[in-house]
Amino acid sequence: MAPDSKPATGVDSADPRSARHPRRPDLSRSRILDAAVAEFSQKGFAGARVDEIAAQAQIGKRMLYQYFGNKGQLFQAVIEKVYTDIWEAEASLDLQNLPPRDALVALVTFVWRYYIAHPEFTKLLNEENMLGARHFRSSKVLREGSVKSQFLTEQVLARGVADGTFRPDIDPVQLCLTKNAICYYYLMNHATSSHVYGRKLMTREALEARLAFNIETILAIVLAK
Amino acid sequence: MAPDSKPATGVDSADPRSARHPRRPDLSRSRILDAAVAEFSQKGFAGARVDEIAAQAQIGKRMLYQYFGNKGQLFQAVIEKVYTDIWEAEASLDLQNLPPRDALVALVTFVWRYYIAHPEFTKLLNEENMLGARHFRSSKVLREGSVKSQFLTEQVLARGVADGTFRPDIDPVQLCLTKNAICYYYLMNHATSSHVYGRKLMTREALEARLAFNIETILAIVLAK
DNA sequence: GGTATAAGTAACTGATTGGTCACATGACTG
DNA sequence: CAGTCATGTGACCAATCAGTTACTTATACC
Repeated sequence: MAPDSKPATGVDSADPRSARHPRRPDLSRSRILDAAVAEFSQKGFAGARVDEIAAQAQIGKRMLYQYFGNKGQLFQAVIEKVYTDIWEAEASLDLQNLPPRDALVALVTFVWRYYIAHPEFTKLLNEENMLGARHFRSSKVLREGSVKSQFLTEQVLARGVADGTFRPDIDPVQLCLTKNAICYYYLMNHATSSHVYGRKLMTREALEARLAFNIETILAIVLAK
Repeated sequence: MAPDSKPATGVDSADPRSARHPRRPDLSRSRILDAAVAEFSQKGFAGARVDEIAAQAQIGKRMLYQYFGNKGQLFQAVIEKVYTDIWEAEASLDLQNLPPRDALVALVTFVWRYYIAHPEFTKLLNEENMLGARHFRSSKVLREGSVKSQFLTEQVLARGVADGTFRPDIDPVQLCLTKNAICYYYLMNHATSSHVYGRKLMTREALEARLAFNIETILAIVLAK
């Protein structure tokens, strides 16, 4: 056991004071990034503190600036990470083997559960929009990755139209936006909403009820009469 | 004409240097509040600068603190203002004279147009949620006002159920949340979304198309088969 | 018209914060 | 095994910012 307060995180985590300098550049980099995701998502860009990120990553501020340049570029790296993460998860859904209706339900369910499991994504998406999508725009990775993200919904919708389960006149972009919206808004604004509607919104039952309602909503939109 | 750079804004706007101090307490207060709404909505709570608010209100920082106490209380006043504003506008809709279906369409249309006309509302709602609805909770005005806000949708829904146009099993809270969500998300996150979907989302045509889609969505949810 | 007081200003302060510097150390290379 | 450079540390700096103080001026009241 470590003699003092050091909680011994990670694999070997040599105490930086006694057995100095573990020397793990890429691990340090990813620790900084993880800490930055947490800090930025909790406090927003302006509210986030670089020192706090460095402390959370158990690293000197110096290295943070060495790896990421400045606060803004670090934020950009954070945005890139969370977007590529969700796109990767989305891509591994393997919807082709499901009938269109089930595939669409799976897509809604995925977004819902992902937003719940990764509240930092919605928070950061939100913050990035407050900043006018500045970092999104200037990121090559994101510009390229975004192309194939919408492709998923488009494919499912097209298959459903082809076999007659879905209406032929649905704009996939509108559908996708609505799918994200009904998940995002509920989770993002539950704090005020729970007061406005006088109801607990984040209990397990409430979350399941909302998922069911959202699935119903999406199906109501696309299902042929 | 004023001899120097002072642009002489407002009704009499005596130059503070020569014909000093117009002495308008309540007007000063409302000017501070307006400036605060703009500043907080554009930059968030942490990003907003008290000095900037004071400058924008053309007033010394001193008065700002005299009237509102501190930055946090000023933010609370801002939240109270924008919420009471939207509730007031909503209440003046006079939906009772419309058949349920039209009333619901009017409700969706109202939210859509209000969010477009008052982007500061969505931004501030968002910010308040990032802060855990702290100010909302501690505001008597808001706790009381929120009660009758949901009443509107409930009434319309109940009337529609009574006359058979609407399904009887719709949860008004879920419906209300969805109605707000599909308007809010589109307008709030258009910056990133326009890149993800490679489409202009804020043109006049795009906005009208979205409103039409949103109305369709809400009707698809509630309309009896 | 004179005086008390609210409305207003400008300069200041203590604390915070993004960013940098001088310097230490350990791993890899020849 | 010696030199070198990436990895890392803690102290430091200049700027910013929320909040305050000392002081000035217009209005209201008598």
